[in-house]
Amino acid sequence: MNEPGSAASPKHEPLENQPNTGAGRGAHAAEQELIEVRKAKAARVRARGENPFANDVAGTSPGRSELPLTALAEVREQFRGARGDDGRYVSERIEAQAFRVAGRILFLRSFGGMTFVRLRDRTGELQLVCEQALLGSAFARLEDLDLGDIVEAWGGGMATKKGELSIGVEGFRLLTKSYRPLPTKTSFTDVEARYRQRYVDLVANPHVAEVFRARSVITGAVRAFLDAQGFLEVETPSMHTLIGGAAARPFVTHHNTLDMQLFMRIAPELYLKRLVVGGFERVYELARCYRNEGVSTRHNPEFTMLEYYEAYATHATLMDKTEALLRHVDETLAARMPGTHALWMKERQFSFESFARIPMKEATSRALAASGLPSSLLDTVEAGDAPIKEWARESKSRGRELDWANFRNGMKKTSNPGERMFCAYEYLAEPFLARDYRVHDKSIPVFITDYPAEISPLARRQDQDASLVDRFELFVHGQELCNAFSELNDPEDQAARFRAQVDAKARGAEETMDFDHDYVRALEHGMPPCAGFGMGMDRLVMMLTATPTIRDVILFPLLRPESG
RNA sequence: GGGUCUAUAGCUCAGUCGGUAGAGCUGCGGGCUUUUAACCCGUAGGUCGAGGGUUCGAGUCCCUCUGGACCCA
Repeated sequence: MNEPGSAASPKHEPLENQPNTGAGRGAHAAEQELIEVRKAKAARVRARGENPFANDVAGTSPGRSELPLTALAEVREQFRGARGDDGRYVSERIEAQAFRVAGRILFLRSFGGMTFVRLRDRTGELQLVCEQALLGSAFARLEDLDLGDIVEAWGGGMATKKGELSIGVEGFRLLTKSYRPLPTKTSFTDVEARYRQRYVDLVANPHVAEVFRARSVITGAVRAFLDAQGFLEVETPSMHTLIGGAAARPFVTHHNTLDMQLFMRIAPELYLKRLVVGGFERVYELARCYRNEGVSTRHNPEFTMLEYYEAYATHATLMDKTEALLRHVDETLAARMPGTHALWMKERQFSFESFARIPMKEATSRALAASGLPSSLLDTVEAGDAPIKEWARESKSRGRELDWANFRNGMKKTSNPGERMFCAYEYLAEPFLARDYRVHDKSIPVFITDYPAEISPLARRQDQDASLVDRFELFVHGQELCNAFSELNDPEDQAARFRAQVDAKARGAEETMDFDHDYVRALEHGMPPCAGFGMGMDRLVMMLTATPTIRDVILFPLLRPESG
């Protein structure tokens, strides 16, 4: 092996003669070859007495560099004033200051006696300039580096002729050999591969990583908003013995030693309200929930929901608070990620400029009017599905296509006036919310209020009209984001609602709750009047980052197992 | 659950009427001291998702299956 410090610039053995173990077998022979080449380079590093998987970067070392490790963005920050009017860095303005940095190699460009290396760490990117004149014999060790390798380097700040801030490398070292090649600059777009190998996706597609940084900021902003108002964050069970808190089919699991069937939670609601009974009058949970339903652009079987409960509040209080929460979160995002946020703002089709508040019945009447149908027809909804065919004929040429077929099917499944009212709203009004409620060229969020009691088994009836409950859902650009209501705390009414759910299940309904005796017992101890709020965190992230599919805001969305 | 599209080199993609499997990038060898997807010369790399069928001959046409994407339920 080459003597360190020898004057010559030693060339290595050509790698094509390296043993090719494992290659030539299977469908991935070509890929295996790429890996073997990189393993051979690692072996060369080992032979030189270095560790291709070193972990002694922390602290300083007289042998390498006595400089502390500096984040790439921090280096950039140090030379903030070294830019000319055109934004390029000017050599003369860069003070002679040395840094030690570490990161992953994104680009390597070699020009014989000079090599440019693009490095990325958690904070940003920075270029390394390796000159043979400066590095001497160590320059040849660049041959051991590949795209994707993780290295450390030290040297002084400098600007290239093209005005790019760089580090003029005085020494460098491989820290971690990357055996597998990263996707090339032509990008990594195969959607399945991106989800299966998110670690590659995050490196190859920086905008993907931005969405997940945003997710962290958004979650933090939600916590900060609630914490500032005296809410207590708690963690309640995610394995339940009963199905409750939402209308959804659960995943079933089993405890071995207790020989007990358990359900993965579909909502934390009933536990959180037990805590309100217990005196935690402001309580919230960012709860991972599991629902055994289809996978789609908008649904992943596990997702994260914020639920909070506030004693002495009503659903009306929570509407104001929802507007404040969403604006707070978005402002935090704008402050923390200004550049990216500006791009997302342009892509968003909605605005938080104002919010609409419409009772469900009125929203349906309005939508009927917009469809050119008389709102009086709404009253005959209760007569069953007879008038629907008539409407269907009349709606054809109105440029506002209604899904009559499914509306009719939905209507047939209803068994009471409340369900019919909801069904009418769902097919006549909800699909047009983004179109009907707008300011300037953006849609505005719409609170739909006054839900029927029959479809809200945990919500408090209105004092004026017992057929309705004090509930709202918030729709942002037509997508449901929040669901909130004044909570039912009358234990007898609650018991009756549970019985109705159990009866519905006996009749064959799939998405119903079980009778939760302990929850009723809790209410019998007295739950202060309160209101509760739920919001899909995944959907919030989708909206704020203008991401159309839920799988692009979930790091590891559920996929079928990889075949072969 | 229904419909549409899709699967070719490590990555991104061509492949016409059914007639020898192609390019760029990556890799490897060489050149090059200011690149920004560097460039130039050379070279390697394929069970064309799996199985069946039609045909003298299938990446291409047909069927089944599998994975995935999108739209609808």
